[in-house]
Amino acid sequence: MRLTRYTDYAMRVLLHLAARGDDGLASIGEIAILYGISQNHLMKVVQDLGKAGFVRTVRGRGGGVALARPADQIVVGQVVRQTEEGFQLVDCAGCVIAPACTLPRALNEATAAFIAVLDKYTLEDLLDRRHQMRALFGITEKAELPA
Amino acid sequence: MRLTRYTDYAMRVLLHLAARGDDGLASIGEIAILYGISQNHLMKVVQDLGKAGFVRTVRGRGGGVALARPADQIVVGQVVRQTEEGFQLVDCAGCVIAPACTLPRALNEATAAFIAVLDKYTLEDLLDRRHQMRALFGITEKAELPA
DNA sequence: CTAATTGATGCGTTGAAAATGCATCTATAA
DNA sequence: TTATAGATGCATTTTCAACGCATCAATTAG
Repeated sequence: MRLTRYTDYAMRVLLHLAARGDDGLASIGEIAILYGISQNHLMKVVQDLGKAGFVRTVRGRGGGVALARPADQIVVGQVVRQTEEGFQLVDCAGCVIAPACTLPRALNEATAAFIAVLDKYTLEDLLDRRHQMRALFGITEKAELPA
Repeated sequence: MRLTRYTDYAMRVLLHLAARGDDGLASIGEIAILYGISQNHLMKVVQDLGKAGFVRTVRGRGGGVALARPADQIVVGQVVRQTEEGFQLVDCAGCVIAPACTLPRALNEATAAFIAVLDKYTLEDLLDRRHQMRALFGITEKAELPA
């Protein structure tokens, strides 16, 4: 059982934007380089996130991507639901016992439990090591000047 | 998110054997034809189930497969754990933020919740339509003779 | 108005893993 | 001794995610 990289990348983008905070827009190319992944693929992920309302995208020079809402208002489960299409874990089409089989019911219940856990977390919750993550992203902290 | 057919087939075999009950051994070839699936592939699935102790296999003429224990002692979650290798939903190798990322933790928690649901069910629980399933398998019921 | 930058989109290609086929061996019963 | 049925390793096919590429659209700098 695995999630697609598509979902993985979606979360990476969101985490990056969340850790970044209000430091303006980030470009897709920049994020792709950061993670060492395909810009083309990432483009489609971001586009999807945009249509779903998780991020806002700005075209043209100086454009880029940013969270559409505060990190504490973006629920992980919602993101996964969006990017991981179809949670039908088995394909009953053509199975002779389908009419009498209750396995799908159990699997659906299990899937619901899976998502329910992810619905407990927001991006903000995943940022408890925010400073460390910002450092990994190469985001420099503003120096705390003495008053 | 999907399960492999490998797991799907494993469950189909077990359900068949469970519905069959004590009517002797079933051959892998027979089961493969019943579901219209690859006998070669099914062979490996059954072999795996045998090594894991869910079924007992008998070689040679008149051989076949049967449940190793009563259906109410075979837990669905255990089967899935056996057949679905690796529940690591994402691949963090090479991800720059891995040291600070708590996403895997949330995913592991979600996966645990998933399996926990399947651990509530045994094969017997999935057989509440046992008669209907037996009919779909083409297993004829013994006539209930009046006393 | 033009050029440069950045996202949007459709389509073709690649690659990795699952699924399947095949050949051969082993065990058991008639 | 032969026929049947599982055991096992290796090769092949299939499938789908992942990725590349070409082109268009939007926005800004000059």
